[in-house]
Amino acid sequence: MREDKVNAPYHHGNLRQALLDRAIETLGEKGVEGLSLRGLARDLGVSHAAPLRHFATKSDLLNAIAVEGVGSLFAASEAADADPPGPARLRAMMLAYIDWAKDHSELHHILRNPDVMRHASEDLTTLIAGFSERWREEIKAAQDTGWRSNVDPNVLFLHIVSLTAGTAIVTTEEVYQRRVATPETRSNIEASIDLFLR
Amino acid sequence: MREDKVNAPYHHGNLRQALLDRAIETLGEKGVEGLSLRGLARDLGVSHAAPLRHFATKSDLLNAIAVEGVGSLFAASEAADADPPGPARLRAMMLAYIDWAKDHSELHHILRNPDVMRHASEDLTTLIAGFSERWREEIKAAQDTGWRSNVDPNVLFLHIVSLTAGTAIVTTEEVYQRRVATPETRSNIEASIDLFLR
DNA sequence: ACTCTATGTAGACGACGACAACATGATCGG
DNA sequence: CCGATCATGTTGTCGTCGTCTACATAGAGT
Repeated sequence: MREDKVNAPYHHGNLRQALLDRAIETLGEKGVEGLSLRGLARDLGVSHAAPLRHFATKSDLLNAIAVEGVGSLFAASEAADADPPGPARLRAMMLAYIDWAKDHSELHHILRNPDVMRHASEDLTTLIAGFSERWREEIKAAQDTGWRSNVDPNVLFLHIVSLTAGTAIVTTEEVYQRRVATPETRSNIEASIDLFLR
Repeated sequence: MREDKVNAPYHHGNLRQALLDRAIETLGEKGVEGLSLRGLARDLGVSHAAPLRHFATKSDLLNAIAVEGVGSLFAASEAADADPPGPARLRAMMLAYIDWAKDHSELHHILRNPDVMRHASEDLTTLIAGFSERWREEIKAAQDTGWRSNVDPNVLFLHIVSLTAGTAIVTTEEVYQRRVATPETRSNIEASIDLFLR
């Protein structure tokens, strides 16, 4: 029951996913304020109210995109498991986050949008909490190897999350980027991270 | 020609500033998507089109708010001049930024809103560039005192800006805050900063 | 075959951003 | 002191949007 392609399984098509995909494209082109449920319906050739069957409100749509975003970020972070627990894995996780933010800037934007997070669903906040927990555990594991074991775990957590999120934003956001980043950004990013990881 | 108060100089009142003030209040309550020119007009008892005389578009209004925000941030940063150039002043600048973000979260949100920055005016980007330049200079001055003088200035700049902006965001944003911050946040922030400044 | 439910459509309503035509009152040159 | 000019505010309008309601249609399960 899934021999052909993956699409066209229903009434008109797999509208829900089509909406999500097209929405993410549109976000990249015109931003949140340029995204409209009616516009999406138009793009996909369905009636103006069709999207409401899948996302009752625009907030719901953005929320679903954010959920997809966290999932994607989670997946990207798993590559760090190749490194052994400790500073090396933390380094890999930080770089994975920063690279992901650059490669999925639309999703990254949505996840940082106050108006989206203001209406975050229970699912979304739970996912984010899980991601956060993952970092806490890895930091603890690193400290257990002796790395910076004398530092308050809460302080270490704050520092690492701030540095990682901050680097992702600064190197991704156009306004910062124009004035902050230098051509050889990626090697500078590694150097900056290593300034802390030693 | 300016003896009395500063306000009520015209037709109905000092509408432009009233719009800005009320808009910032509304942003704190309902966010960007909850802000409307017509709503502001209603709140201030003027006709629905009156705001257009001062801000031709909603983007213009947000841009003006962002300009005011950078100005406020600039002012708050000047307190750091009390410390001598070097790591101490950098520390003061970083903490001033983070404290400002907490005390003016609406302005901080606007300055980090991709949809606002997408339409940033020449004035705004120039202001931000000036602020950025200020940091570069202070970092250079600190290095001239011998502090981390062997580190590439670009890397140092990236690191400090990322850490500062990241800390401000992580400790300000509700979603992060709920999962990242601990009760004694402010002292943890100082400890986190000092982890780098030594 | 019949029903139930998931999905899509058609139409309506109020709010909004934006524009144009018009009104009013302050300012300034004479 | 007066009339022109321009900044400011108002009324009316248009197209778009989010959202709701009533209705249509197609699969799934009995």
